[in-house]
Amino acid sequence: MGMGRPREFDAETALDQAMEVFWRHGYEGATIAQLTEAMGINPPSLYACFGNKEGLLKAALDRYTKLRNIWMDEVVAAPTARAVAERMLMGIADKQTDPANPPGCLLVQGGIACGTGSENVPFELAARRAQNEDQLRDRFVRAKAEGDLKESADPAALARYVSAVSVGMGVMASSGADREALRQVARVAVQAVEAQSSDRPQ
Amino acid sequence: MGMGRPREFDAETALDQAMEVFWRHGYEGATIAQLTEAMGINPPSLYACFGNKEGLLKAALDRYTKLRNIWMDEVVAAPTARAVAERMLMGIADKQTDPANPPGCLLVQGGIACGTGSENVPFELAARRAQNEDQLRDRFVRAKAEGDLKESADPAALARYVSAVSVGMGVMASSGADREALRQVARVAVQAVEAQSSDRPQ
DNA sequence: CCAGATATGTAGTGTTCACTACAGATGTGG
DNA sequence: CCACATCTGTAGTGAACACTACATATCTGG
Repeated sequence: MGMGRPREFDAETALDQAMEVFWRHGYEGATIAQLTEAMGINPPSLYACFGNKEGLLKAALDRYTKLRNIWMDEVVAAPTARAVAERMLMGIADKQTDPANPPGCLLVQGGIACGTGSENVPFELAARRAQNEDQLRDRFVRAKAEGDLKESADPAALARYVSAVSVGMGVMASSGADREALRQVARVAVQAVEAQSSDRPQ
Repeated sequence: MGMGRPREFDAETALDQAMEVFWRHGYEGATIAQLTEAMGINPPSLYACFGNKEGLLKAALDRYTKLRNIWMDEVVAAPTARAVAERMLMGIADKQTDPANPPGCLLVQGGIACGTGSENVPFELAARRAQNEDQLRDRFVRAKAEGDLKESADPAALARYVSAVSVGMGVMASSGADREALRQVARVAVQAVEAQSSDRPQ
């Protein structure tokens, strides 16, 4: 029994193109015709490889979060809670206005509200945003244990806060805010984390 | 020349129902069938009264922002920049988790990314969000003039920041965050405004 | 009571959507 | 070279979509 005809396209390259379409138009706004054209393949190839439209989205999200997690590891490696927040929010300001990508964040642009039949797309995105929040929370728990955050600080609340600001910046970016506007937001936002930081050095 | 048969439904009541459908499913996710059923009318009545689906959305947005502006006037009436931010963000935490409405904010849920043919829906929402940001900025300009905000404070940046946090909270609410989670975010967020506030009393 | 005007309900219209049947192409194992 | 398995391109499929034609109903002004 042979292995069959080999696939003529590279799945990861095709996913990058699909990611861009979902990013720009959202899950429901992206059509199979747009996706297949961007991916350089025909519908049967798409369905053979990814199952259906939602399967394609999940694969694109997997790829997106994989790259993003590498960056988040660098973010939480910053020495203090304040530095973590600053590195994250300033980095997001840059990433969300990177001309190489559509503006904003796929985990927001993908779909906040969806119609009947796509109800779990927003859940899927929210679950992936929650992963980043959890990672931030763990980092802030450590910061508190290290005396970097005040005794009165709530690491979970801080993580939720930074996550919320990130999302808000993503929406702003997608509606035309430029890099400097997002950086302004980031700089202000960091001050709330600073307010929860211990006064003693380091 | 007579006036013709009078309309049998109340336009504002119908708009409230349409608003809820757009709020829950987004512009593209909401179907004419869902809208007409919720409004208790048939398609020809909808088109005669609102033109088309986008006209209906704009009418719903007008009604939404009209109610919201009344509340925003109360918000900016707070005595200090810090109090304005607190009243706004804590109020948003409550409003966005009010069981009488769908979670989140119509100006976000309505549609952040849209497909071909609905490209200006996100712009329409962004323009209305910008109105609130402008109102906040004006208030913060005044706060700085009154010495309530530090000389180093940037009113426009602060307004953008509060607006971004509001949007982020809306997305969180729509993906299941409860009222207390949003209040936590609001309380942290206010501290950044506090950090820009003058130390002298009042 | 009639003419003009506008609203309503029924029942569609054409278009676009996600998805697929099928035939031919291209590989592997024997 | 052949049986088998998988991919590819063409050309659709039924369903759902936004929107509307049309006959009828209900009002005003004269």
